[in-house]
Amino acid sequence: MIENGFSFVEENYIKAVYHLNTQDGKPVSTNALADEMQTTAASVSDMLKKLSQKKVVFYQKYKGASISPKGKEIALKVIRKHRLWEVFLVDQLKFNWDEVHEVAEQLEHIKSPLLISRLDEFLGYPKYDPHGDPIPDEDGNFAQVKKEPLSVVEIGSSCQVIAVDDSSTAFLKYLDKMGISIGTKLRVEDKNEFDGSIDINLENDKSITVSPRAAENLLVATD
Amino acid sequence: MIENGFSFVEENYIKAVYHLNTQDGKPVSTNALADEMQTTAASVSDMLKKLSQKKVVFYQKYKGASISPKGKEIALKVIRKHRLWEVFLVDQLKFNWDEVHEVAEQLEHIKSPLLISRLDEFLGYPKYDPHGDPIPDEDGNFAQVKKEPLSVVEIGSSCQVIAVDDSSTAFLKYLDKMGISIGTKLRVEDKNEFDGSIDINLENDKSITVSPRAAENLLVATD
DNA sequence: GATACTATTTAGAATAATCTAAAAAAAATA
DNA sequence: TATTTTTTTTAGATTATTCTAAATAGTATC
Ligand SMILES: [Mn+2]
Ligand SMILES: [Mn+2]
Ligand SMILES: [Mn+2]
Ligand SMILES: [Mn+2]
Repeated sequence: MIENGFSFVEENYIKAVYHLNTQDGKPVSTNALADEMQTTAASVSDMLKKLSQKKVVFYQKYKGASISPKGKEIALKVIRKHRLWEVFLVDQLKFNWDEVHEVAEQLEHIKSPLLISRLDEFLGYPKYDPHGDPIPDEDGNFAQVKKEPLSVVEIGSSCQVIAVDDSSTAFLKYLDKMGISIGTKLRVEDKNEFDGSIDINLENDKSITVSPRAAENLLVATD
Repeated sequence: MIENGFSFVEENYIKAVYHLNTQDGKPVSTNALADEMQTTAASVSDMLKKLSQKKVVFYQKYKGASISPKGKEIALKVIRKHRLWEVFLVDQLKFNWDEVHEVAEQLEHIKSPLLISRLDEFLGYPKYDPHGDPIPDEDGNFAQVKKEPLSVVEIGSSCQVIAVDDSSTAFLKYLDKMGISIGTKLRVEDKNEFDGSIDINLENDKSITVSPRAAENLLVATD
């Protein structure tokens, strides 16, 4: 696969550097990347050298890597494809939102600009994927909604779930069981000093308690 | 990609051995395979050795290769995916039938049984792809319609186009221009001794002449 | 600042796939 | 059958990716 110049593996690395680097702005460490990519630090070193030569990342030995403009462009194209496919799987093929990630991880590497523009059109130009993440347009622009973890919302405040920070099957199934999904409105009733768990009140007026771990991965917009 | 045990490259070879071997029943020569795969005979030799070890082809040095039952199963799964995706691209995403092959060549390697069964359902369990080729079901069974090239149809006989033997953009665009597509009914009016071209009469009663090359690649069912 | 610990990089090797050139086998021809 | 031509296989390299183990750089601790 030399069509667009980047292999599946390279695309996955570029995406990972983009994600980690964009989170805090700091250069991504070799170990962080190795962890994200489920590989060894040695492999990451090799790959960063290559990606640096191809000018998609900035990289200095022992100082970590950050995404370059060219790399950002590639990353956003892959992310756009990933999220559009997720929408397709959930909206059209009736996948559950916890079943789409692995398949999208494969589909995101299909090379065909026509396919993606047609898919986008077919889906009605969606702005968000099933996990609440924004879908970049052809130019890489996407909605920047300010969202915060439920864990930092003050007691008494109302908010709406707009995304999840963890798309693992385990977490999404947990949310399904709790009756929480994208769009769910809720109010923070209390925070338990003991273990950090949070009591929330849902739209149906049912009160439930979510773990601190869950509260960190539930992203909400406060009213 | 070790999930199902076979790489993209291996899947492509298996498909090629299946196709060439199933056409005439004879073992496929190294050169024929090299030609089909657009690679060298040396590479084919290497790969046949490997595929033979993996028991997906039968192979003896200097005697060519044929598909094994296990190989046939894999080939038909890949072909099923290829053709289902082609239907999706044409029926849902409004691709022209000459634009789908390359993309399907990529999509056929996506590993997800759920994706394919859902896609099949979504498309309404199609039996044929946009080029008239039958789509195998989950068990590898598919409709076996007897079809013959237009070139062998007798003068005066009526028939219906049911498939094309060549899915190249060049040929399909030629057919578009001629107003011929899958399902077109026609009658053979005359064969020109001079160059082998054939005069046919279409449904709209328009008469056209097709080249011998075209007549060989147009597969029809006689009434 | 010397020592200890951690993070990162290099060295060297493995697997997958491919290629060129040379050797060997099979087929065709004389 | 002997010779020539074609096909196929092997030998030896090359690129991409990954890994283990060893070396080195950077950070933390006393
Ligand atoms: Mn991926
Ligand atoms: Mn997502
Ligand atoms: Mn393919
Ligand atoms: Mn087809």
